[in-house]
Amino acid sequence: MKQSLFPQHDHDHSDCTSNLMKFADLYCQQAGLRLTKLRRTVLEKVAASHKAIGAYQILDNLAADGQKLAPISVYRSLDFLQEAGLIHRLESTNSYFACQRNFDDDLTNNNPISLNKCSETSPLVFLICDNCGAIGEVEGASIEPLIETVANSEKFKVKHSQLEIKGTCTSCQASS
Amino acid sequence: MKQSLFPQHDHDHSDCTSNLMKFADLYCQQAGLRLTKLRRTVLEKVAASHKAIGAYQILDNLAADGQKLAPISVYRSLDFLQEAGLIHRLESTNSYFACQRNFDDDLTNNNPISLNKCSETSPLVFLICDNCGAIGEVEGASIEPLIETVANSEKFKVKHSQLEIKGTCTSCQASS
DNA sequence: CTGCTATATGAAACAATATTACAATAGTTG
DNA sequence: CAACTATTGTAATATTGTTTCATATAGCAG
Repeated sequence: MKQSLFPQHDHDHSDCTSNLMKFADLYCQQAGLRLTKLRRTVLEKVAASHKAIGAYQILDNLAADGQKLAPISVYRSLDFLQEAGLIHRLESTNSYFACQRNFDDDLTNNNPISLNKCSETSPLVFLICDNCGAIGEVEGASIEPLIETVANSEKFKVKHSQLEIKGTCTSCQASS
Repeated sequence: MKQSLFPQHDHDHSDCTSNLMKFADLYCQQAGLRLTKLRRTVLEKVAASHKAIGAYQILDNLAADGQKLAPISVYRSLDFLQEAGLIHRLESTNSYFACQRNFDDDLTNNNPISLNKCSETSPLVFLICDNCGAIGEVEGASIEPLIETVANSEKFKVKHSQLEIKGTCTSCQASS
């Protein structure tokens, strides 16, 4: 059963985070990646909402928890998490959000963890609500052929692509 | 006759700039926009190559010409030019490049200037060479239906979208 | 277990990018 | 010209990200 991409503003977010963290643990274990304490904490902060969060917000957030870090520590964790495909970076706002697409099926169906679904090999497509800040990540496969067509016509060799779509999400349209 | 999106590295760029500046002058006049001396100078700097240029590069560049400005002056001009659709901003690299699409047909065919072709109403699509830095801007209309489909399925109301495709351009593939 | 090595984190300074707030000037309109 | 709006100047400051070098810790070979 398919979840809505943009959950209600008042939904119970604890399921989202716990599923995500569960997946992250399993995934890193299987992939031989080290989800250290720091990296895990940073991921928790990023996954704390469906909005994108800035590096310095994470920093402040951790400081409030008593964990005072240098910016570089956060950036290093973010780099790791992004590399692992667990989070994405919104280029237009210099901020980060958790990838939800990895585990939506897997965990509920008790499927084996499929590694790196959101890998760099297929286009990243994000719907960004400029009202509430929520991000919805969309399957990029559908635009891939189109990108290939465009690229081929210019003999351009594609390595990576990211599509950021800004507008208003369902929840915000409803509550306006 | 269609120009290549990625001209040879050693092409004569003076045609590119002079066409672009000619268009900018006509366009702003017709649209009632004031292409002031400063804005025009900034546009010349941006249009000086097919690569994207950073705000502080422009600043340094102008300083070298004897014109010492504060960052804000450059940013204000960039904002104006972007608003006018004469330049675009690469989100992934915090840099700016000139829109070539406006005048490729118009000037050569002696057509009347068509205002604001690259307006925010249709998706922006850029091919970005990570070797030489050249940018090729592509007609975004072809991906528009796809974006609409995705958005509609989530009841998301689209305002603006930008697709940044990274890879290697023709010229760089040839010379490697 | 011991030491070796690779990986990860800490700490401080700094670089790059962008904005705020307010004053001065230029251009436009009545 | 007077009043008004748009543009630019000036200075300070905010935000985002990196370099460099030192220290610690995990994983592994002997």
